[in-house]
Amino acid sequence: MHIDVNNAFLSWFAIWRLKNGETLDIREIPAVIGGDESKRSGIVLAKSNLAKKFGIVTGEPLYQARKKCPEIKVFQGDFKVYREYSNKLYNLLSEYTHKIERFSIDECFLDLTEYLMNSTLLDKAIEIQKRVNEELEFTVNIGLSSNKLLAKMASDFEKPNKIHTLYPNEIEKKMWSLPIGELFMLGRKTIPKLYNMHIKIIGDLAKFDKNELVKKFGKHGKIMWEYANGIDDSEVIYKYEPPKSIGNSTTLAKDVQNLEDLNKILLTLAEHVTYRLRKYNMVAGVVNVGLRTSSFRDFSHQSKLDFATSNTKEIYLRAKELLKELYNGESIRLVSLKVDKLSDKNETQLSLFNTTENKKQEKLDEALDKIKEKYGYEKITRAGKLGMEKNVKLK
DNA sequence: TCTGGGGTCCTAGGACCC
DNA sequence: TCTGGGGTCCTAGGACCC
Repeated sequence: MHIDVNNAFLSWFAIWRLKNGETLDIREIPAVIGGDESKRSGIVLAKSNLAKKFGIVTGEPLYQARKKCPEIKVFQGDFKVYREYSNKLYNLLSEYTHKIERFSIDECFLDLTEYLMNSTLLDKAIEIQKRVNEELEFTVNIGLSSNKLLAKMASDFEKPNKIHTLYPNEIEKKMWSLPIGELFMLGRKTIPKLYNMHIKIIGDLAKFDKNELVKKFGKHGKIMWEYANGIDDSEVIYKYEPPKSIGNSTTLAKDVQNLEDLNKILLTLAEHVTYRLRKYNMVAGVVNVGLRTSSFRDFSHQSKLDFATSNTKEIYLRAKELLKELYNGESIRLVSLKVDKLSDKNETQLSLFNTTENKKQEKLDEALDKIKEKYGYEKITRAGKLGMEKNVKLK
């Protein structure tokens, strides 16, 4: 079973508003949840069904959405609210099975094979949908099948508040007639290439020679052919999986064109990334710095650390080196910092030279983390980045 | 006031080893 | 007789997802 919240960010924000005294239900008007245009993050994150009728799509700039519908109302939403409703859904679903995979903030897979016969899967779906409607006050689409891919494709059929099945014997009738862009894992780069090969609907792809696809697209070719044929043997991942990488990036309110300012932004990012890393009790083996120019070209450099660490200063210093070799004086729109090759701190060989300096740095991180937890993340920071905060926004 | 932010996975090429 | 064949590790870039 795949469960997908309809217009998740917008629905959840609508309910939260109503609960907090607002009278207008933004699900009933042309409305979108969007970023902040003054911070140059003005894109559509979610849309109401009425906004959808104007042709507004997720990911497009707000100014473009306004062209399609001048009376559109834009709300900024609140990530904490999304997290809260996402958890409510998860808790409700947990009453049915512990085999739940949180695929994203608004999507879950449930493995119910051990809990019921196929004949009653639909009954379970009907019950879950009804309970979500009544107890949580939003709607979901539910897809049912014998594997994750087909269940996910099914939940994407007609919306909102619908239950669909897509069993193997229904693939030809329900899936093969859809345009290839509807198939999971076919994105904007691959679709035009397939079109050039006269592959336009999923059925075309399913009947195409598999070996030729592998020759042209490698591993991705194999996957797209299997998906088009409804083949997927992946498991529902319900056990805790630690993150493989942690990163933060920020689009700057204004382009920046000097290294000193970029360094300060990097320090802000380093504090945040390593703070999150330490909360997982993990250490990182690789540091990666990325830049996006004002002309939307992306560059990145990464390098391996001699010893895995979660120390803010160590990671910042390495990031600074990477930035220095990366930066060529262009005007920069976005800065990102990512740590990779993560491992559990208790199971990792840390620096052999556990110097006084290292110990001092670790104590400093611990102390700052405690203050942040007790009084709020913003209450303490490093002097090195003063004067730049207004250009950098982090949650 | 034009185009977010957080991720995972794959590929290609180069360095280096025997 | 100019330069094999196998492998690992590292980095840069890109595709895709929500």
